[in-house]
Amino acid sequence: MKRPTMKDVAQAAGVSLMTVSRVVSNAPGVSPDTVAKVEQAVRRLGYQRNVNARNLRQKRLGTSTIGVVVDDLANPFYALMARSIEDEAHRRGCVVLVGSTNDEPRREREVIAAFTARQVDGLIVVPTIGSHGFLRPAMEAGTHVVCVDRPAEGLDVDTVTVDNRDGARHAVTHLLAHGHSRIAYLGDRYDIWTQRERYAGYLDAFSARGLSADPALVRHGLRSHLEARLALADLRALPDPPTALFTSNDLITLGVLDAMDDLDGPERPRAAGHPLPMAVVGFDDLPLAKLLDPPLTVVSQDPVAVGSTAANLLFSRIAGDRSAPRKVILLTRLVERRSGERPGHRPDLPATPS
Amino acid sequence: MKRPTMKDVAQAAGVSLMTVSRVVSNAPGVSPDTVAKVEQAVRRLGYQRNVNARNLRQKRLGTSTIGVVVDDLANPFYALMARSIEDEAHRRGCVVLVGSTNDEPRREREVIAAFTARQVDGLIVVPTIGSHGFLRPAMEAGTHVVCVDRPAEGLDVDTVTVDNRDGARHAVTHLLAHGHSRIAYLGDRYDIWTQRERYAGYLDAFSARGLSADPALVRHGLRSHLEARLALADLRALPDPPTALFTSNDLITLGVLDAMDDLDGPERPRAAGHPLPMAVVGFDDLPLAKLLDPPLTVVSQDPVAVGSTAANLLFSRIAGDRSAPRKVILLTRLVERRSGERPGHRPDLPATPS
DNA sequence: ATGAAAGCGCTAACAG
DNA sequence: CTGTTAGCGCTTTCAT
Repeated sequence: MKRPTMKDVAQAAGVSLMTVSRVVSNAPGVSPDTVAKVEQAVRRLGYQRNVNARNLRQKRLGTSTIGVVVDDLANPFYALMARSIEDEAHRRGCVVLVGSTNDEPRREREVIAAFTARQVDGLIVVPTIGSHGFLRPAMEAGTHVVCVDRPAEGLDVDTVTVDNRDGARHAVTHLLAHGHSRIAYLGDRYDIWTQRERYAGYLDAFSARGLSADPALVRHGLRSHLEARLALADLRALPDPPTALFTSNDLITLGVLDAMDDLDGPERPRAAGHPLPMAVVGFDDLPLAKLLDPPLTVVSQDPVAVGSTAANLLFSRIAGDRSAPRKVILLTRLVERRSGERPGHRPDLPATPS
Repeated sequence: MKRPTMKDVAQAAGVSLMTVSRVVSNAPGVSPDTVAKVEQAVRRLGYQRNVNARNLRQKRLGTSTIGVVVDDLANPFYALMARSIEDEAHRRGCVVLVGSTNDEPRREREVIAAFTARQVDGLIVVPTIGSHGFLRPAMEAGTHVVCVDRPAEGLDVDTVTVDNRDGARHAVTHLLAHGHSRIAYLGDRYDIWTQRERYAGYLDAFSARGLSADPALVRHGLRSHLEARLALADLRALPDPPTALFTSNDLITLGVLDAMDDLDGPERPRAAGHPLPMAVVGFDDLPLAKLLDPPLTVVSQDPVAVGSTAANLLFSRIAGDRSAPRKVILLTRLVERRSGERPGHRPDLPATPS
């Protein structure tokens, strides 16, 4: 009924506990004969070494456990990222603890505390807002941390992000090149770093042409599908409504697409060309984007690359790399399908220069 | 530089180690004065209790760690499920280890071994094929296990699945009701339980009408997007091609949709009504399904319900429930959009009886 | 090649 | 209320 220990195995094999330890650790200097005896006892009892007890004594190798802390594990972007981190960890014989923060600093702290209390060797974190000085003690105690998706305030550590600003700029430039000038910005909470960056990119695209965005077309703080829909309804009611939309994450893109579909009614004639009432370009790719009518143009990031880069960074730190913190910025890609175009309009500039 | 221990805190606070232990554990019977002294020392040193060491001694409460083992964490279904399990765990002060098996029995074993070696209190597992007798020793040692998505061969434990067979039957019945009779089945590996069930449901729908499926229209073993595309091309080349498709998971659905889109070319006239060359009903909902043309009809399962049900089952086992293993079967829902219909055809039977 | 003793960081079980 | 002793399951160090 109880879990067998090395002591039990030793007794069963008629050797000392220390010999069992050696066999289980593949340590040299045990007679083949004894090894066989012990291994048989191990199998007979179904013995498995207690890794936690081992780590308590032998801290040279760490716990072979890392923690991954994301906003929301269910978000496809983070799910893909977590999976690629998990693959890297598995290759190295590590296990991974995961936790979602929901973007709540308090929950982030709880999760991280629970992880460090279990002596993780390192942490890959999507930081929420606010100072991350609370990580200092853990880091001094030897826990390595790598930030992903956004930098942590007040913490100079390895960080892997994508060039959000550049990606947004490309998206909006694409819309401008296709003759749109009244382009709305629909974004999530402005206090989230990625959203600030994307908004800055939106503005950049206008200034690069000597234009400026109309503040009346800017909506920040859209937290849900529903809020995105509401924002769209609001924009359409304007005396001079936008002709194009830049949506700064997948949830918002989904919301406005849905809203357009509904507003027009299920029986709306779907003419060839461009059945949507407005052009749309969104941040983040979606599985069926290509099959929409018109196919959806998006800025896509590569979550697998983000994850594996972060994991590699973390594992080299764990392996002893003490060089200066690295800031890796990955590129996004504008996937031009058709939702950003205007039927019959000839773009005046290539959307993706060089 | 090194991690402070209780001993360090005791020294800093001028009390015994045991007193620190009491304060850190909120044990009663320590003078408010001493508590304050200790708490200050804790803060000053940035002390955090080593949970692994604690668990070594105090096994009454377990390790407050559970393991979640899925096919592929990046799969939206499992990501959602994992997230809902994580929420339940967090509520109870537990952390969760995750691992992907890739449907490989060997990797499943490695992952599970790594988890049990860390003394997890319980495991939520999406079992791969093959006998799971190897879990017996761990279970006897007190590790509780709950299976999700599919039952484990040779292991009588709590299991949470959805009624795959019923879901598939509904989907195909819907197609039959809309006048289709040449309905192809495109499925993943037949050795996966869910796929066998779904195929059985496909057959059921025919026999319920006194019909039988044409074996020439059945394709098993489609492992990827690409293979699904190939299978579709193959079916279309048949002398008497199908008029409708039942696709038995999201990856396959995506593949055939994509293939149809390409085959018809980007310039295909998108007439109102039903621009797809064949009707399609798929297992698993997709985020943009509603916005396709025609909107995609799917069988949807609720991953969040699956996850929270499994988590609740597991935590009651951990809390001491020793009743007989439960088999929970959740229902699917046929989300009727339009891709399963035939323009102008009047269904001869309600697709969802009662 | 094998074993005995000490101790990792903590808590249970007793003292005072 | 506080401290002492033992020991969780294992590895280190030092014998033999």
